[in-house]
Amino acid sequence: MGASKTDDFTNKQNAIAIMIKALGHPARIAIIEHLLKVDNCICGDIVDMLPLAQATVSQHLKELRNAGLIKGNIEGKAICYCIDEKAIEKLETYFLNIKIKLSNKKKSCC
Amino acid sequence: MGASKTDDFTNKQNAIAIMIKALGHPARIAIIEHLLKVDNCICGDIVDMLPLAQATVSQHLKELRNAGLIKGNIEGKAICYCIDEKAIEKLETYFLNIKIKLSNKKKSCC
DNA sequence: TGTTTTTATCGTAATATTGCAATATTAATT
DNA sequence: AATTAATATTGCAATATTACGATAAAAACA
Repeated sequence: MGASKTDDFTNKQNAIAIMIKALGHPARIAIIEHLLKVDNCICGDIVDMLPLAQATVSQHLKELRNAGLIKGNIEGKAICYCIDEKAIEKLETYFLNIKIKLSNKKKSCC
Repeated sequence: MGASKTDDFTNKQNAIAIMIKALGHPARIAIIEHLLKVDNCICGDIVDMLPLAQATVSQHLKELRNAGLIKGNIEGKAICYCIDEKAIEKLETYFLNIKIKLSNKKKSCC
């Protein structure tokens, strides 16, 4: 095959995997970290910060947006992209819950 | 091209992206969630829980192990896989820091 | 030793991702 | 209306991922 068998997993599992997958690339990590540094952010700004062509950056931005990690507003002839706080919260909560469950476990076999 | 331009990003960015990417698949999310439920875990157990062939599950386990998310001990003729708490903590901390930085921001343009 | 059980690896096909140049689109500006 | 600036989309080549059957490897057991 080649494609993930998403139909056989729960909606929750697929949803969190999509969000996490969108962040699983150094360029997209760099984009998020850059968005975190600046207050107002436009794409041209990001293109200058990354060692990638404008088309490639635009694609990465699209993936982040599709996964709900960032949101963009049209501001004149530029676009203002921001991190979606709710998405980050979901991710943080997800890992926090794992952490809590792990610390509550009696036995640890490894 | 096709390959990520990892050389042009920081080591930290590449490192966190590798960990996150390893979790960006519903099967691997399901594996982590299953490991969370049970105390002692062997691979055969996981194979029975997932709608995937044994070879595929083994590959996913290998990726999780390579990314440092799980660790495995040989236990008799089975292998005991467990979640690596430190890895989860790193991820949780990473997203918590983003969350904190976001809440400290004055302006939010979107 | 031979058999069974459990897990890993190999080989291969299908699909997805990555990256970029070229081009298109959109909106402000002249 | 024409021009400029900022993003997006398209098309393509290179590489990576996903999945599985077949096979190998390692260890318990008969």
